[in-house]
This record gives sequence, structure tokens and C-alpha cells, in this order.
Amino acid sequence: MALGKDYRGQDCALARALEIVGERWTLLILRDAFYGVRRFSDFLAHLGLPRAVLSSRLQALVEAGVLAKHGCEYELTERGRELWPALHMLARWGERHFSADGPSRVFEHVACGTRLDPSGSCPSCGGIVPPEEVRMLPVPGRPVGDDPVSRALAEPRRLLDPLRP
Amino acid sequence: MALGKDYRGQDCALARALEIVGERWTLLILRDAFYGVRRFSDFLAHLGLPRAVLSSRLQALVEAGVLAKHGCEYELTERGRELWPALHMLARWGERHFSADGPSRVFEHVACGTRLDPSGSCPSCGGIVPPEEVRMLPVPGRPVGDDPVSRALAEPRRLLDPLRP
DNA sequence: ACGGGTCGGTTCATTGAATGAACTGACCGT
DNA sequence: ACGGTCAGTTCATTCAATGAACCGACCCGT
Repeated sequence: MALGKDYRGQDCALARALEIVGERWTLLILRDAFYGVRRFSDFLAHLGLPRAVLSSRLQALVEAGVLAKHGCEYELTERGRELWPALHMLARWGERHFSADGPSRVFEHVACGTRLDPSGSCPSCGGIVPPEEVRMLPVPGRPVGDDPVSRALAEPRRLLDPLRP
Repeated sequence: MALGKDYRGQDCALARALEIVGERWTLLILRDAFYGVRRFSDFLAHLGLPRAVLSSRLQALVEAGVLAKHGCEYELTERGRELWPALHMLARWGERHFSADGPSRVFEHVACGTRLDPSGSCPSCGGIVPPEEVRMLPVPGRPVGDDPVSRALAEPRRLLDPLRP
């Protein structure tokens, strides 16, 4: 964004949220974090954004308490993990309306194997499923990128499980 | 955002969604649309963004089928109204973590008067409440802007009800 | 019919963020 | 000591955001 990333004068919770996660690339960085990406070079290779931007975004997210830096790994905090339902809803909306080829990944509740509904709830258990209890399953037959992250995400994975052992 | 608003090469529904609603100001414009704002000058006065940016965003949203232009009014389409739960969740997240003074507005289910939970569901009826069935109630004692929209939003309103009669 | 005001934009120069390539320095394994 | 990877920083270039000025259509009162 250009010229001031803030939304001064808006007495509105949405404006506060967008000042943190509303900049270009930020929500995609967080999506990767939910997929288990933790290292600078992995974000870089998978998202293809400029290094300077990634560095700046990670720093801002750590300052906002959304990510925490442990050594050279960035991990979602509780505050960050609470974004999962909103992120999931937004992604399902994009999928319904703008993904010509249908979903590229589906999400299910680990406990019961039921596919989540668009709101992020488990239809059989009821209620929003936290990310630790969600498994992501790639839809087969999709092109797979040639970076290590894309290859790792071609296998089913539980959210938040680190990509590297 | 600068240099390409798209996220090429991401086979991801979230990237598709962000190409539509991920640019600066866009989600705030849509929030105002849920509050009943429909006219160019009302968006302008309430958000305080440059006219050129508002014009460009409204045009893009119409092209994407999120808004529809009727005469000189912009209205949410069904596709646009489906964004409500995601928008609400993001706003509640911002409110929990970054609104020092607590909520400035609260939201209740018109049918039963119950306050919505953070996921946008009605605790007593169960299930996500569509925006037509949500009433917004401003919290008293807040500073009110001096534009017509801010004054109108200082009264309780049902979402999507046009601001002007 | 004319003049003034509002509305819904477009045009334009300036500013600053995003981009991408090059560079730096720490750490590792051999 | 050497080469390679990793995690950034620096820097020139490009392009979107900003804000002010401008423009035409429409309405209203005279």
C-alpha cells in the first residue's frame, strides 16, 4: 500500500484489523504459516514476493503479536491462530466465486474426518474447529510448484505442523 | 498496493479472494455498503479516501460482481453479501486484540435480539446469521464524526437498509 | 433562460511503497 | 580455510495512492 498503511479516523474494529493484516501479501504469509511454513526462505520461495517486503511484513507481524520469532523460525501466536476462521471463510468465498477449477485443497476435522463447511465449522461435531484440529488435503491432479514448500503441501498435512521436522 | 494487484502463481482460493477484496480501502468500502451506504459522496465523506481511488475500487467491485450499480447507487449483490461472515469475523478479531476502548458497535440477531458471537452466529438460534437479519447498535458515548454517514450510523440500523430513504 | 449548488466523477503532479537485483554477514559442514 | 546456505539489508526503478483542481450533468430557485 502506498502512503500510510493506517486508516486514521475510522472508529471501527475492521480498520484496526486491516492495519495489521490488510497490507499486500500479509494474509498469504499467514496462510502459509497455518500450513506449517516457518522459515524466511520457505515463505520466500513459496510466495515469490520481494525479500524486503517479506522481511518488513514478518517484523510487523511479530511486533503486533501475531507471529513470534523463535531462533530463525516464525510461529503463529494464539492471537495469530485466532485468525484461522476468518481466513478460511475468505478463502472459501474466493473458491466459490473465482476458482474456475474448483477447490485445490479441502479441509477436514481431524477428530471425525468430516469436511468443514464454508464457515469453518464441523457439520457433525458443531462449532468452529480450531486450526490444530484441521487437516488439509490437496486435491490430486493439480500442478505442483517446484519449490520445497509446494512439494510438501502436495501431501495431506495437519495445520500448524511444522513443514520441516 | 503497488505493482500488480494480483498474486500470480498461487493456486489458492485465498489469493483469488484477495485479488478482489485485498486492496487498500476495499474491505472498508464493503463494510460501509453493509451499513447501508450506497452513494459515491457518502463513501467519500465517511472514509476520507481520494476520489480517484474510490472510483477505481467501486468500478473493480462492480466488474467482479460484488457490487451492482443502479443509477448512481452501488448495492451489494448476493456475492457481495456472502462476504458478511468473513468481514464480521475479521472485525471481531481486530476488536478483541487492538481496540483499546472495546467495541464501538455491537451486532444482534433481529429475530431474537441475541448478540452475535465472534463467528457471526446467533448463540440462541444457531448458525450463521445473514446480514439482512442483523441489527447494528452503536455503543453510546463514542465520538461521532461530522459527516452525514457518521451521524446516521449513530442510530441503530439493520444491515443493508439504505442510509437514505 | 440563467445562475448557483450539488453530485459523480476524471486529470494531473507529487509521494512513497512494492519490486527485483545485488550485496552483507552469520553459520554450517568438510 | 573454503564453499554453500540462510537471513536478511541496500538501492535504483516502477507504479499505485494521495490530494487538489478541473469538468460535465443535473436540480432548484428566480
